[in-house]
Amino acid sequence: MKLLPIPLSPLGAPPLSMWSSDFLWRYPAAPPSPLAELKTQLPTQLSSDPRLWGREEVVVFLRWTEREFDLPKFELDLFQMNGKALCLLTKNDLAERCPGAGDIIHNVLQLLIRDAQMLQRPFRSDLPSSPITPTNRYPLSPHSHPPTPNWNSLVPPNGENSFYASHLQHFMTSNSVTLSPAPSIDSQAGSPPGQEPPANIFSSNSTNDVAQASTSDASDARSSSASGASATAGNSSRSSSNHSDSEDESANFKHKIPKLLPPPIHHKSLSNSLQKHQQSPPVTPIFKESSSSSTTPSHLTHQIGDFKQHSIFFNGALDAVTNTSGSSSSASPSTPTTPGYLSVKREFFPDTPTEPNTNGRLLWDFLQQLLNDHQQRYSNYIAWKCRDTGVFKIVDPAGLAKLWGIQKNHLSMNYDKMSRALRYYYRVNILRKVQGERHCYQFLRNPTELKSIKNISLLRQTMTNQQQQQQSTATASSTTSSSSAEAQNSAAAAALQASALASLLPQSTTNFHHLTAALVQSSNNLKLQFSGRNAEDEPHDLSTSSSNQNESFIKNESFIKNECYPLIHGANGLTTIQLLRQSQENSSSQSPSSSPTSLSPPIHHLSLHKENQEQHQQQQHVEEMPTDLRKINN
DNA sequence: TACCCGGAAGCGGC
DNA sequence: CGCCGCTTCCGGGT
Repeated sequence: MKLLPIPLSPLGAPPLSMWSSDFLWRYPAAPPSPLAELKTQLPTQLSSDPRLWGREEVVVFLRWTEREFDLPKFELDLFQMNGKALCLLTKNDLAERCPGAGDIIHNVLQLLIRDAQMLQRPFRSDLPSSPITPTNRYPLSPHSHPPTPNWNSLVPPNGENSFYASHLQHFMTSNSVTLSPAPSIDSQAGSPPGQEPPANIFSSNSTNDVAQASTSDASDARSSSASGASATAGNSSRSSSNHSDSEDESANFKHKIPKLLPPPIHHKSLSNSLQKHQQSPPVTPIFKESSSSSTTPSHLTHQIGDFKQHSIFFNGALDAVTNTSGSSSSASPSTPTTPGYLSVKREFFPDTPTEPNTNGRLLWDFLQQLLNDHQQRYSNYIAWKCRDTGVFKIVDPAGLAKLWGIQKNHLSMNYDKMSRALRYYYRVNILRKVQGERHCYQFLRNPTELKSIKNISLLRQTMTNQQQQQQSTATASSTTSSSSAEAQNSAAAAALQASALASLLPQSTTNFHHLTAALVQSSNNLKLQFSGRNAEDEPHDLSTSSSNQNESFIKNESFIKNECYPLIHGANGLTTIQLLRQSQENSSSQSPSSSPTSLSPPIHHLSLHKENQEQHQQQQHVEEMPTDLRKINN
């Protein structure tokens, strides 16, 4: 079992508000089960398994949550149902019935459900097969929760209890760092960027479905079919506290961590995960800050705090992470007061419109989220050195790696491993290393571009096709020396890169730095290649773009005009502009529905792997874009 | 010693 | 089954 490497010693006496989330992040492995405390606070007449509640218990529960979480008064008329039905309500449903409190109710319920489930089956079976598929758990509408994050990544590496993981996923959803934008703007074709729907903006469909289900006995039966079997059995043995208390740290860790982490959302996985787990994935118990003030159970208190802070508004998802770093103990004074993610706009480049949300599931996105936290709560881990140029520094490599590890549920994550992942970004021009400066990297694409990475991929494809055509004609009239082939490849890559970036201009026109930086970089590499020098010795290292010299260098429009374009032009016979035009035409033709000014719908994924493999291919074909990109990057 | 690099193999999710 | 995005491990360089 893995132990949480994060130090457990407290930082002294942080403000209560801070305890709630930050502490947990830093000391996620806090001992006892939060559930235990949650349960102890439940009205005694309530069974710990909400699915067993009758109507009266439901009312008792709702009143209790009103008090405990200072929630607005519920309209109890809207909750004329038993516990099972209540459990079937989606977050959205609950939000509709009790605005402002739906999330909390939902999460508390999920916590209880999950716990009940856990108790009903052999706990911590290390066999992947043991878990009951969450799929059948609650027959909720398959369409509900569009924005539900995909927490698959939380599934323990060893395949442990997927059901558990699915529940965690849900929890994370609540506490997510969710930038609130609907999960997949990608998939929401046409949805305007910048739209940041509240956490509970689900389709009415789902709501209705669920509502219906929730009030129907049939659904009850169905819902119980999955969980019920084991549920009833486990019912009696519900000394949950024992259970969780006795768990090893690893288990505890898993219990808590997830809540604190930004919930990754993946458009694609959305529907799937929704269908699979979405049925109100249980969560973990939390409590009210006031409920416990002692330090010991503080983890509980904190969780509650988190819960209250995050669940409703889903703002500060990353609050949990706040101020702490495994290794850095200087808790920042910042407190997880208000969220902000709902209204937060990414600002690698301040003017960048909101983009599709990958929600921390991808490393670069995770980093962006930390970097762009409005309250700069993660500055102890990572911080911009020059936001305009995308240069950032990992202040606390170990701590950041831990956070990332938590996010991905790879608890043994360290900087070495994480940095390997970062290095994979080099070849696709997402990142580059700032030479000479430790722990400093530079984003080569802004969030918008990154979010549209698929478009880039698409562009690459179209470019590839073009190149193939061009080359086929070119080969007829020229003898391809290895150098010229290389030059062509490089040029193609450069042009591709430029086109990819430029294709995003409608969204990031103001990001001159980036476009130019990319162009400069490409051209530099080209120049180096032409001159037979190692690309790594590039003279104009943009990595130091934070310096005035380089900044002005990058800004030098004439340089771009005179150096970059001609290079690209000369190499493959097409100007960047032409390439851009072509690629845009191609992409628009491929996606007729897309408007001329908007990017074509994403189709492909950026491939890191393949590029790597393709590098070794003998055939020096322009098709080998990856190789080119790689050259350019390095 | 820590950082940095990139190859190679593998894994889980899709 | 293949792809993607890492994760893990490693040998080597600075």
